[in-house]
Amino acid sequence: MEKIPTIKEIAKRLKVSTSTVSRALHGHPSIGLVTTMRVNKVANELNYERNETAIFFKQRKTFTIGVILPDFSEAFFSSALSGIEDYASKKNYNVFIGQSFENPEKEKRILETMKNHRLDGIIISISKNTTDFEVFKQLKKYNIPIVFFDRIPGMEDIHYSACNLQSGMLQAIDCLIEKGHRSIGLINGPSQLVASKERLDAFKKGLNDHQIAINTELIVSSDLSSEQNHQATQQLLSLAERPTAIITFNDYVARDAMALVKTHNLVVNRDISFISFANSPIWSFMDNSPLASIEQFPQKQGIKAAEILFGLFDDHIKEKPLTPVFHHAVFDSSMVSHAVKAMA
Amino acid sequence: MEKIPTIKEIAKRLKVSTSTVSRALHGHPSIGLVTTMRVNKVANELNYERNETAIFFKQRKTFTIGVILPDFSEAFFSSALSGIEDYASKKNYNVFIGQSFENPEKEKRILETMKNHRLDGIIISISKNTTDFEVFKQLKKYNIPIVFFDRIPGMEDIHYSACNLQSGMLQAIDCLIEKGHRSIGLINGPSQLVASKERLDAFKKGLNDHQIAINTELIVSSDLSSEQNHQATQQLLSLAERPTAIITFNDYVARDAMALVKTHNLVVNRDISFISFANSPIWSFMDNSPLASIEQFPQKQGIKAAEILFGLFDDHIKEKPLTPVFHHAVFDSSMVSHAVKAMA
DNA sequence: TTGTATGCGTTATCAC
DNA sequence: GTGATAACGCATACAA
Repeated sequence: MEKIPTIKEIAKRLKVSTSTVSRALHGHPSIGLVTTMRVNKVANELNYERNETAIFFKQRKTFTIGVILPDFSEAFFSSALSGIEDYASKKNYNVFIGQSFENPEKEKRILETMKNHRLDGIIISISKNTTDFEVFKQLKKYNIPIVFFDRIPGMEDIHYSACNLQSGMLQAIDCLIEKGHRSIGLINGPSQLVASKERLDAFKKGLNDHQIAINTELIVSSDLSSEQNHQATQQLLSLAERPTAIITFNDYVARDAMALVKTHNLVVNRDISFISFANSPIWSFMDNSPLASIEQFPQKQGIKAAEILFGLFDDHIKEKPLTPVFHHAVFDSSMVSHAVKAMA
Repeated sequence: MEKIPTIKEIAKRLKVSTSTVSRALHGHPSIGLVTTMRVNKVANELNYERNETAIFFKQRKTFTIGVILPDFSEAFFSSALSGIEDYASKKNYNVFIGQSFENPEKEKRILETMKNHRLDGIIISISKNTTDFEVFKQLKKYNIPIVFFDRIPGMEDIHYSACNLQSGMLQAIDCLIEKGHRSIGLINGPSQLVASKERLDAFKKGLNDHQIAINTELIVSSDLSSEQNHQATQQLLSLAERPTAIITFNDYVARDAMALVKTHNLVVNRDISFISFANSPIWSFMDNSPLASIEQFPQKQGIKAAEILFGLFDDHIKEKPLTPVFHHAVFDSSMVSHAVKAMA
């Protein structure tokens, strides 16, 4: 194992001081052209590479952000991560990652590690079960800015980038109404989830906007397991006034619901139309997809979170405002029709 | 902004030396119980958190690995990343990430950054276009072990975890033959890709094993664009001896091919059966999926790469063997039938 | 234009 | 048991 070259080594060989080397390497104007060139030459010969760990330590700046998401293997989060990494890398920042797997304990451990690493900032989509927000406040002490992404804690004074589910839901209902549907079902997620409440509220508003009375029988929910997805669907199918369209909590619910519908010898999107909130990027290629998906644009959301975070870094360079500003970005979800297929 | 507490601060408050504090914080046996407790108490009060950047710098160990993949938004890579992160986090290691987007220049820049950060190890799936392997050798100088994942460079003396495409291809052909197919087409990727050659070789071997003569007309290729996917499919459909089954380079090719087949009023998996190499996790839920997918188990592969890498860390602690050992893990790809659907 | 000296926070090696 | 001090690699304020 060869010894890793340092500026000391370069200085020794050139019989100059380490400060000269350091400055030359940075192209500092005060260093003579000849010296600068000689330094660079030796640096090249030795294959010198700056030791970032030393620099971080000294500069109290890591040029690294942390990204904590529940699960990278979910398409929603992985495309967000991809967007964030790309943005950060363009700003010459590095990205540290962690998966909470919806476990608040693990989430907390990751946050603490990131704090100890003195990361410059953090983007996080909190776990479904996170109720203790103390950790987030701790980060402020360490002056580590945090931007929440998609899943926002119930806290004041935070930065976030999120998605407004209402717009997509309203579009979906508009679309269904226009196609003549008057009896629209909703298969929602567990009621304790904020995400469920948002969908429900938007659903009701959508119907109200069209002066359609809300029939509570048409609103069912599931814990998102396949069993309950099937059960919930069955509930709707068993109604005297069977819905002619169903909006589902997400694609997995749609998949199960559509499968069950078929066992009743009904044709999806003819006898019963489906619209789901999007998780999977692949529907648009399929024949037996829902009529449409409500997209939440994870990549855009992620990039926006990164923008906000890097904006804070810039703020920091400028003078601090007396009253801190909190940045919020809310994207409108949007219904994307799958009617037009790749080949059609 | 409050000042971040250090061991110095603790030492000052307690009027002891920093070494005592450091030792106490680590539960060093030589420090008296009382002192240890007093130190811990003050540390808690001050909300002291160790500064990892200082420790990394001093210890010349970062407890961080780097993962470089072409694109996290691809399901294949994101599930690999998820597996790797999970494994690393269980070993109390951190994960640094980078996306090459198939760009060798960017890949090189990322590798250099990681080297400068003195990461403890790197897992990489090289870009399709990487031809210069010099960078990888450089890392050896810095004693940073590298494990290649799925996409392996043509180099000697490397560690890698990969997938053997042959096994899945043979299974697929076995399966088709058993179902009575004798005329099997292959829509392959661009010939310069190693991945294409592997598929082709396995394809030929599969047919040979069944004493089926290879009809070169049944082997077509595409640059993986939708246009060429359609063209390639059209070529097969136009043959006098039209294939009754087609194996495709990947799911996207399958999607396009299946779409085109339908425009000829042929029924997928009845008139022409499809089997594809898997990218998308969602086929298994769909009706109009290929008959089967050939799975490459990205998560398993990723975890194996991590296992190899962490094994090297352990090796390093033990004495070094005189002749270095290179670790290879090759998973067998496997055909997974989609015949049985979620509800069926 | 260059050199000297100092310090970032921590741990390790000596001392006592 | 505890303390003083050096060292890690680098950048910079200050001197010259």
